Amino acid sequence: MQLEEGKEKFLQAWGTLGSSWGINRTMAQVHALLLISSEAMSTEDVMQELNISRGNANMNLRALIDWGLVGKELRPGERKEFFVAEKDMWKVARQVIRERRKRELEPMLRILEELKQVEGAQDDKEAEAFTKAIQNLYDLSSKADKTLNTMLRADEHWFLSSFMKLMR
Amino acid sequence: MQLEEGKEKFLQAWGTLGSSWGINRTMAQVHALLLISSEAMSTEDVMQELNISRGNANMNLRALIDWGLVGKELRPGERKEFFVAEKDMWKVARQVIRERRKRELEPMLRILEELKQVEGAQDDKEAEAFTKAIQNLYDLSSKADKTLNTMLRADEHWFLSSFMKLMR
DNA sequence: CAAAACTTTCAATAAGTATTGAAAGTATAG
DNA sequence: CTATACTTTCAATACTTATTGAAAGTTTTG
Repeated sequence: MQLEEGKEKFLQAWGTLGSSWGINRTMAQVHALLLISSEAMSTEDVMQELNISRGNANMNLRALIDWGLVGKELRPGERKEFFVAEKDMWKVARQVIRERRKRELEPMLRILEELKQVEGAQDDKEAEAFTKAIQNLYDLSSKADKTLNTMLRADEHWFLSSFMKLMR
Repeated sequence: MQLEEGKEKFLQAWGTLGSSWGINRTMAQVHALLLISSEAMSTEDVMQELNISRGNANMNLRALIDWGLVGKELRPGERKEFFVAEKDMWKVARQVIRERRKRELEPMLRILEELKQVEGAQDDKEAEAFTKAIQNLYDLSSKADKTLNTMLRADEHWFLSSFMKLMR
């Protein structure tokens, strides 16, 4: 397979995968583009490669920076900004986990804590089922939260070796 | 907080969380509804509780069955079908992992294997960056795949205790 | 077999999201 | 200060995805 065809396929696949994880297609494609690029790219470069508008390119680059997956690179003498993606996929995965934990898991835990307080009559089956489900979910979420937290705090080596142990 | 308010909040929260994981809001809400319900529910029950159409209810219940998160319950003498959700959240999590691995991780690995074959001139920086990124991603994905596979094959006890170890 | 009780399908449409592009904003250079 | 070289914003619009509801399909019952 030739390089151009390969790039095209990768952009496509990464975009599709992104969609099924709640990440918009274009954002995932911009990410893919930067991941496989040997050089930092300008907004114009991204616009050209993906055939998207300036506004779209700008907004998705911004979002990627927000997620901590892409960084700005300033070149002396050049006015425009260039963008580079973190290339180490372990770091990428860790960063995505870190962000999703903060954005989704933690808020969910706060809500579940509230919901554990629901009052119900003593023998109300409905109330009992609700409380039980919430408690079960809370227990799982908080275990997951603690585990992720430990993983993320530990240094890369620790993370890797634990992961290796887990897989035998 | 009263039961009704709690239910409402939970349906809302679970729906929102679903959306950010690429699961449609209604499907997540139907799941939430069954999770907290003490009894199996009919299509009509679901329609009423969530104010959705018959077609919508049917299609999302079907999708949940497809994901292995909900089962049918047939009652002797009754013609209509009733639906129950798996209530054990560990099992739910394992099932979601199992399905996503099959639906997303495995196809992605097949694509990455193809893309590792991309040909490029010896000193082509572009080609080199591409190959390196793909290889890196492949390595991570296949480690993840093996780990998940091991986790899922092992029995529940093993899974739980490994998980516990991981979190200290 | 016909009627009743359900479930499924699907074309039309509504609702939700992403994209565009031009205008406004900002920073640097001269 | 003004012109230039960018970046950001946002209302309009295009595109995608979800939902409806009535019709068609299926299964059970009498």
